[in-house]
Amino acid sequence: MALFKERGFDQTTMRDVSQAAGMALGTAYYHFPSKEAIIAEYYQTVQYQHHAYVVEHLPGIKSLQDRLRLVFRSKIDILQADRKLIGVIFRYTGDPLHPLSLLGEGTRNLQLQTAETIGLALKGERFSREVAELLPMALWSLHMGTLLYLLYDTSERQTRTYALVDQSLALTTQLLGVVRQPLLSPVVLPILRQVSGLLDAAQINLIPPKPQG
Amino acid sequence: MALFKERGFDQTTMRDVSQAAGMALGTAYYHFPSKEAIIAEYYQTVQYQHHAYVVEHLPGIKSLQDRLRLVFRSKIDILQADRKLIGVIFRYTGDPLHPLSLLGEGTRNLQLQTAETIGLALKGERFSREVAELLPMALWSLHMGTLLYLLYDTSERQTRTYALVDQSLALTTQLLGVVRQPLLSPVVLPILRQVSGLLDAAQINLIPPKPQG
DNA sequence: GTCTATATAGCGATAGAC
DNA sequence: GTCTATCGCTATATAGAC
Repeated sequence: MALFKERGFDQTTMRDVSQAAGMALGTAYYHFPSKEAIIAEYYQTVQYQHHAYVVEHLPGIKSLQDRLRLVFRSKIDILQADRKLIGVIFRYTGDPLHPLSLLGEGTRNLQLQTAETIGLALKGERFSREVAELLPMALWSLHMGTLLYLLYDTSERQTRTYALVDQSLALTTQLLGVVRQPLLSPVVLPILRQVSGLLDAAQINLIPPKPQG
Repeated sequence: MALFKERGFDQTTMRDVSQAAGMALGTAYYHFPSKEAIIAEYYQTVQYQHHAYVVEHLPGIKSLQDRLRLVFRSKIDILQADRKLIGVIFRYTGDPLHPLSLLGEGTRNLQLQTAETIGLALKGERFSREVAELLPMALWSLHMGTLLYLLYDTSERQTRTYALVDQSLALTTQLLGVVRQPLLSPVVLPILRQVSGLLDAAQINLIPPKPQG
């Protein structure tokens, strides 16, 4: 991982890795069946790190916007140092069957874990059924978007990404405020219904579809 | 290209390509400096094809929603047969500096051309300044999203993707209808301002930033 | 300019002996 | 678990025919 973070994924060969680890090439492949398998472990490590941070620091924060900000900003904090590696986690998105595709079945568990971590910021909030159904997926998508932006962000210390996060969450809470206004429901409800219909038609859902038993 | 569409990009070697083209390996590399260069041409071909189709079939369609539908559906029509190749065009998105990254500088011209083709559906429509500024990028993003969905769509003849397109555009026109209601402007305007502020802060803009001269 | 033929380097991954 | 040897691949380079 140190080599990957330093030189980048493509510029580091398995021969480099095996040499740095003081073993032969074949031995390295014994421990990690492929170069990508090393990245797969990295996925999980980041998720665990993020979850632990959120669980520790979230309690006590009053406003929804601040809680969301903590969750989103801390994820950026973790990944910022490894910016060169974020690209790798996006590269398999073009191959649905690849086990490391961020949108594929192979990372389904990771998706759910990430959504759960983000969902911790919503604890105690009350939303209408429609919003409660849409929100986890919307926030997960926003989170993925910020990571993609981080990857392309060349500003110093990635200040633009943090600005994007803050502004996005301001917009999010603003929209949630509008949605909660009962006076507007004749306008808002049809829109929410349309969104639900859209997700239904496309069979998009982050919530696990088939609970066992 | 026929080989790529048939077996997939990774499963086809330059030796296969050169053999199928009846030439030596070196000759193939003479024409295309890399395997990816073949894909780069494919990018452009698809865009030209789409643009030509839209220009020919758009006139005469009255409603905005139907015009958008024509633009979005025809793009899916073109790419549907080459579904295995759509993955390739997304694979470089994880590498901002790669000339084939769909979000990178290297494909800037293609982005603008695509946005322009989509924008043909808006001709004659009147929007407020705020909406007019946001719409091209929003539609371009939606278009990219539908392509990503197409890539993951395993439904027969990709009917789910077409359903997604229709529902997304229904939602889009519904939202545009709401935005045009002058009565709602106290609610809508702050949201639009927030969105504009967001894009400003993140320095996201599809419109070319520095016009020459 | 266009093409063939061949050689080489470095890569990810695998097979099989120890 | 560890190693060496090897495979097939992309990519590059070169020398020369037409």
